[in-house]
Amino acid sequence: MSAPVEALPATAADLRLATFRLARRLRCVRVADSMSDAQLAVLMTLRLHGRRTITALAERERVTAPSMTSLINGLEEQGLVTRTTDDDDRRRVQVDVTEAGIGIVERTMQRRDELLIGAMRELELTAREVQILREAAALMGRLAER
Amino acid sequence: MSAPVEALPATAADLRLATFRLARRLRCVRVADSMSDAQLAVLMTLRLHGRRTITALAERERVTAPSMTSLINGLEEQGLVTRTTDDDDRRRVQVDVTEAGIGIVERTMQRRDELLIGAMRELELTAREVQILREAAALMGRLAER
DNA sequence: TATTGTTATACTCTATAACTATA
DNA sequence: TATAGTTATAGAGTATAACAATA
Repeated sequence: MSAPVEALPATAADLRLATFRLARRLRCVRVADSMSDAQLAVLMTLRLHGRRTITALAERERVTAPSMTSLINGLEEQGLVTRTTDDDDRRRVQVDVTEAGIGIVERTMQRRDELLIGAMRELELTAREVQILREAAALMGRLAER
Repeated sequence: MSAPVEALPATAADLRLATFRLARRLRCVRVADSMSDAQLAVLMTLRLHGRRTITALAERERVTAPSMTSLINGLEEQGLVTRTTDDDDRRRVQVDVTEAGIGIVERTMQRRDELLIGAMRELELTAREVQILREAAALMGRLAER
């Protein structure tokens, strides 16, 4: 039982608007004002996937290698990542997230989740509405992969 | 019938991740590479709400007045907005979006919606799943207001 | 030669401070 | 005096081009 074609455009428009609004609201929530989105994204990637080279990080974040060098410089100065020359291939630089870096990521995610949980409580969402959000999140993840 | 407390944290985490992923995917879709997110947001606001002063735009986009002046300079050079001195209060500058500016906004939204519609079709979402996204969008909009 | 990363340079977006014009 | 907007200046993030070190 596929969806009726006429429902798709309206759903797309609603979902586009809501996604940007909520992302914007969540992005405001930071641990430190000095942490940019770009820096936070790198820390999150390193925390999730472990050490990565500059080139690998640049490809994942879809920026150029010089841009990633600059980003890593800033994070390194703040003690949030470390650089290590790869012994097997001395052209390569392995980047690791430090404990401090992991702390930033985890506190940021925690605060953002607290905002969402607080909002869900204030709106007194029903069990069904929470379930809708849960299922929608899974669907949105699949949509984003296309 | 309020939601069980234990479902909220997991839902918050899923929704946070999915929202950022989908927003990021959609943000990639632009009409012109030269259009930044900041410029597009201003054009969208003007298209939706009509003429606005520099100060009003700065407050809405949560940037400083000098930043908005700079943004408007760039948009004006591209012929996407016009400046008009307010006759009632000659300190004020009214900014209007041009037809070209409206075209950029509409083509961008159209392309982003096409991406979502295409993805929903490829995934062969059921009528129920489309309905879930529709309802979730409304809920996300309310969450973002908190 | 090809790859990895950095440096040099430039443009945009952001900010704060200081300024001009107007109310 | 207060407000609206601009200019001056600086810092971060982005890019391309050119370079050094290594494979």
